[in-house]
Amino acid sequence: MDWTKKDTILDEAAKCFTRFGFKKTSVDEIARQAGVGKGTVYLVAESKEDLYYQVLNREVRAWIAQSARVIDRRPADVILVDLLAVATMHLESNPLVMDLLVGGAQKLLPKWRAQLEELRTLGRANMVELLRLGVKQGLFRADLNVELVAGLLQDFHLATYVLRSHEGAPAMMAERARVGLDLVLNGLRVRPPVLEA
Amino acid sequence: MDWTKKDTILDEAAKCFTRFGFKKTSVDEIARQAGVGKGTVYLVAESKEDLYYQVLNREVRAWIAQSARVIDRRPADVILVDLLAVATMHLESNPLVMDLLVGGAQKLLPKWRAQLEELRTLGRANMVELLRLGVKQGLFRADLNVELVAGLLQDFHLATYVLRSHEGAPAMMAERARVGLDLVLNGLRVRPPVLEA
Amino acid sequence: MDWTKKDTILDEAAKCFTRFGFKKTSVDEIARQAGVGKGTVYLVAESKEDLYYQVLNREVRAWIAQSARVIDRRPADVILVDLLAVATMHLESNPLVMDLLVGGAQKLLPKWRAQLEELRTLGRANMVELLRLGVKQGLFRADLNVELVAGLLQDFHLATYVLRSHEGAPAMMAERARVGLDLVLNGLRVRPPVLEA
Amino acid sequence: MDWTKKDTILDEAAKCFTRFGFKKTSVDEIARQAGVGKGTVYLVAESKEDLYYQVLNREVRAWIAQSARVIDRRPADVILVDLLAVATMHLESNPLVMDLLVGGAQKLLPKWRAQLEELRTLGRANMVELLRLGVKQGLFRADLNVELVAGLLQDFHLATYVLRSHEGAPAMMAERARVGLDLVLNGLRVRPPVLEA
DNA sequence: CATGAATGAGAGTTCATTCAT
DNA sequence: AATGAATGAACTCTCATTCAT
Repeated sequence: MDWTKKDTILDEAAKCFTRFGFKKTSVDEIARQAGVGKGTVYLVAESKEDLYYQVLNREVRAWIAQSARVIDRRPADVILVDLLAVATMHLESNPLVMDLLVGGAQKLLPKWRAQLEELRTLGRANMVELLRLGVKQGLFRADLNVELVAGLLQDFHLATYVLRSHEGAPAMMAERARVGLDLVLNGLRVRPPVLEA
Repeated sequence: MDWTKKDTILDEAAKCFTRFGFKKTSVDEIARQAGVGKGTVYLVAESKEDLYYQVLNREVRAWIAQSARVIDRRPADVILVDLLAVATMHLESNPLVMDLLVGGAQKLLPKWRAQLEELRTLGRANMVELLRLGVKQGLFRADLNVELVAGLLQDFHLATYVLRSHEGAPAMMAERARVGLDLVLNGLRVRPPVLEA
Repeated sequence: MDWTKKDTILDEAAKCFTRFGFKKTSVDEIARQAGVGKGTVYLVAESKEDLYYQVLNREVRAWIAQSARVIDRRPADVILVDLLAVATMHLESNPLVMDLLVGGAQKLLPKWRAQLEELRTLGRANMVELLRLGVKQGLFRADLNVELVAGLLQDFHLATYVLRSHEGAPAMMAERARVGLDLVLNGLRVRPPVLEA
Repeated sequence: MDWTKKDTILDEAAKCFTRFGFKKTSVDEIARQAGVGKGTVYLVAESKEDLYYQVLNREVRAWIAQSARVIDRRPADVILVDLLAVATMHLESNPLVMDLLVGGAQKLLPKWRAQLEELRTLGRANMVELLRLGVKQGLFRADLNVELVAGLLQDFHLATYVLRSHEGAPAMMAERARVGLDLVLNGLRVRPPVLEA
């Protein structure tokens, strides 16, 4: 199987799944868009579900690769703002990853629970690394349960930025984003010795 | 149409939709589970989509009815804790309502956008009422945009309590809940006059 | 069973069958139009097919009753023109009878062949009577096989006036009618002693 | 799609439609008779209606092809007799074409009006050509509106030969045919200069 | 008599998957 | 390796008919 051909198929599959959803996307359509025979699709994936998983896998990895590029030697709280911004942009154009994080994919492919869980963990990897960095820099509380907090942040992020992105005026959404981010950052920082003395 | 029979059908439909999802549930299966003929299901609902909507409608109304019972004359911030707890319990056993709030139902029934939006609004009604109460009691900031904040709280709530409720140990989930609630309450309260002296 | 009610049901059945055809008319619709319960329809007729037959029966009898009124003591060839005119008008507003004569009903109700044949014979009765009258009056050839010619006339009539009544401009249809009638009448008349003098 | 297989499917569809009518023929039955899977039928036609149209198309074209063979350099009135005879034979074994010409197909497939009209025009093509030939040969009146008269002849023909072909003894039918043809031919011919001397 | 809720066989259509080429 | 014709199970929805009330 040619590398290019496999990529083309997965690309077109991703487009179709994104546009029409899993059920309403037919293997026929994917094959037609990719310019290959229907049988060829089955050389790439053993089933339509497998195909969906492979697409998801690719998209998650692309997502974390892109996100990883904003992690550098700057202060972790500064990076965090960037990371969330990049993640948001990516999610907005990748509803499939969104679906994975929000649980939609789970309902669709109940038999792939373990693999999907793995992908979700992968999606948190950058956040985990960043939190560790922040702790090492003395910016974040040393007692953070980084795995747990990474998940919380991801979910807050989903809730604040993306979950309702289709409703309401842009201005209202911006307000949501501002408030949400504020809450999140305040919860993370090392508490300055509160006055007192 | 007998009340009992209609209820039975909707009950069984709810079970099937919950277990297998919308697409993988067949009308045949629902009829069999309800112990009626296939045609009888179509006396209750005009289409499978209508059936799904009716199930959702019932569940959302049951949810808000149950939630409404915790709203009394206590302080709003105290009630809020109860409200979120009750809502959480209900959502955990009603993935369909969960799906509605998280957007999954929208993808499934694009033609029912208006009705689904109405249901979501309904689902926020208690929260809106509670926020107004809190403002009146002088506990919450008077400048709150109650509609918007109710939505934000609902989404935070989903994110913190429910979105990942299937993963992790109970202890971890409890920790998530504690942290999330803390964040949320701190954002709502009237700020005590800082520093003063 | 009340006479009026039965009539109402058959009337409404006739309207429905005319508008939508046999297959696309549902017993439900007929019952609704007649303002009775569905079960009541089954007190009038044993099946939907039976219902169709009864409707046809009534319409054919109404048709011949109306046609019979033009037969009087005038010359048979004069009456014939009237008879065809009346028949045409009736057929144009009674597609069901039309269907019976043209054979559509046969395909629909293969098991009712004998009864339908009887109805068709009934539909020719006036023509037969008129031809006999014409012969007696010395206007039509004495050697006419009246049964056969009545059938031929009826079919010519269908062909000329009605079969294609939905196509073409009115002017063209009128021309068809004129030519057709001319042919028919010339074929019937006693041949005047040709030339001779 | 194999030629043979497509032909087989259309052949069997034609048989089924002929035997049971459009509505009472199921796609399942056609597939079974043709010895293919149900899905294969949908590779040949996009819908059951499309299938019916294709069957009709084939039959009409076969009909005109066969009829066209009798048109040669003989006098047009002689050919006409042959043409009608051939057409009759074909129609008697092809009730579907019969249905098309008599209007039954129209009721069945209201959405295919244009295509059916085209087929009917096709079915008249030979007659039109023959009338033109007759005019050119000086046998038929020069002022004939060939299109209109072709339609009239076709309808007369249907009425005389075919419409009632299922009733009555063969002898009676033959008599019908003889009389009808006589009428028709007499209407077409150039009138001999009457009396002249 | 009259009703209409209930039925379930049967319809047309789709599409993931297979396999001979 | 690559194809796409062929498949048939599974789907939603209709409606003539029945029968308990």
